[in-house]
Amino acid sequence: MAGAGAAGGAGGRAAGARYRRLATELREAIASGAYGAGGRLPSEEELAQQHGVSRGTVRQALAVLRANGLVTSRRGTRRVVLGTARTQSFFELLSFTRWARALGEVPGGRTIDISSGPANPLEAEQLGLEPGTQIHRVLRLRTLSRVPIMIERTIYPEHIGAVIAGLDPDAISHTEPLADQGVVFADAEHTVDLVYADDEDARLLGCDPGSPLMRERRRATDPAGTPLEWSDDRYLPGTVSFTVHNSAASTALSRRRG
Amino acid sequence: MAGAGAAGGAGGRAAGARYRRLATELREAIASGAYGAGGRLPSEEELAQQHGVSRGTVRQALAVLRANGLVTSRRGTRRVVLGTARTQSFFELLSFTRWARALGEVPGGRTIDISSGPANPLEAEQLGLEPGTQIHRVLRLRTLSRVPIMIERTIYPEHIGAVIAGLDPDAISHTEPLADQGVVFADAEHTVDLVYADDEDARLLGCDPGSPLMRERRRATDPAGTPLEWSDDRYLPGTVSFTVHNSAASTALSRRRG
DNA sequence: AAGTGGTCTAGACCACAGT
DNA sequence: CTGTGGTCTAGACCACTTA
Repeated sequence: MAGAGAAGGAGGRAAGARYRRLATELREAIASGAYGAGGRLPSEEELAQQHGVSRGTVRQALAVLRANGLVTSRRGTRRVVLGTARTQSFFELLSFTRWARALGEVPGGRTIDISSGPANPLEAEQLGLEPGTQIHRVLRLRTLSRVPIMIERTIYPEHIGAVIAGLDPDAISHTEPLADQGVVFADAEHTVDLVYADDEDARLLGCDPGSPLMRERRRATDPAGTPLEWSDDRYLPGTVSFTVHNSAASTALSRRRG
Repeated sequence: MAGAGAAGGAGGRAAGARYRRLATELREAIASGAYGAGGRLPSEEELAQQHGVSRGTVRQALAVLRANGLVTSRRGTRRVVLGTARTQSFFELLSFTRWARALGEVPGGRTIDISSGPANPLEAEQLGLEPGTQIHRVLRLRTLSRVPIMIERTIYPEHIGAVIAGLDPDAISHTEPLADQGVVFADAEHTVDLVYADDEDARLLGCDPGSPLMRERRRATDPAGTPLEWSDDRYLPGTVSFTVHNSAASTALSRRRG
């Protein structure tokens, strides 16, 4: 047992936790069709022996795949492969640039306006600060292969905004430099709804004022739960959709009025 | 240790797994402000002793709260309360009726059309069946406190549709009778985007043809991964929004083109 | 240096599916 | 009845945060 504990460190040295590497291996095996479409996975016991780990570690790995909707999980029968969908990393959801690259398209961005000043009550609440605290605001037009598809209004607390303000004005990605600076994004909450373009939206996106847009509001926090950014992104119709997988066991989705 | 195993059954007798009950207790404690807003939870060891369970069980319970975005989770420090948001059950996401009741509003529904016939290729794919297989189709207008807000087009495989077809035409809920019949919903995939009302949408919702609607397409499956229903729901603007919480550890959300 | 959560092991019994 | 996943326990060591 003691030796086992050591594996926690020894196994983790190479590339993160053992169960994460195992999850990646299994995901790749599934994607390669090793178990067939709709096929069955080996039992937990078999996987444990094959990979030289305990059943507990196998279960941790499988829990990841289940949360991603890749496999079923029920008592009595082996897990069944549901899909081979490539998993989108958490970071790809935060970074427009990373997302675009994963799509094989060329991300672009033009900074329309960048400023700093005291937070109004609404902004303060989004970032969990006291009204009047200094914040940074960025307004950018985002393009995919040169075509405008989204307008992004983001606010950052002082310490984050300082990094953003120091970037090349033509920098395509703002999120990546932050990560390089050691800023760790841990959680995010996304709310999707429908709004109508105001004059500024319309001018920048090249649509008519009052025309419908898909809005995604997002709040990202660090591991301590401290807000790192708050953003209001508006997409032209037909350019994007959002998909969520959920189950009785893990429900991260909710439907709200208005 | 053997006695411990017995707790798996003994503890579970009352109302499901021990860790689920513990998760519920903790959620209520948080909601009641027992730990304060932004306060810290007791350590895992303390919780284990207080509730007479092992640390592993405490961790399972906390994992549930974390997935719901209620608490943080990081090495070195105690968990911090992020919010007290009432958790929406998985079932509330599937059932318009349950959702409406939870909001304190009066759900209503008028069945516009119900029919059965062979699945076309598209429908067959949604339900994972062979084209030509018999399916059931239901078109319903949904209201909240008498006001129309959504138009719902759902298809069911034969064995499910048979139950639906046998219901009172004025039945408000279709999902609940299914649950009563022993149909178990285990997983769902929701895709949200923006579409324009066709003539039928417009006539039923009382909006203009071509006006924007928020669309949620949903596929629900049983524990074995077999599709139970596929639905295309279209909401009037301003009546609904969807919120997702995700983290680096569990990413069930994805953004897609078009 | 102490405290806390993250990871891993080993073993046990139970609930459920399938034969 | 047998196999498989679900739940729970007990114990260990590590990585990280905080004082």
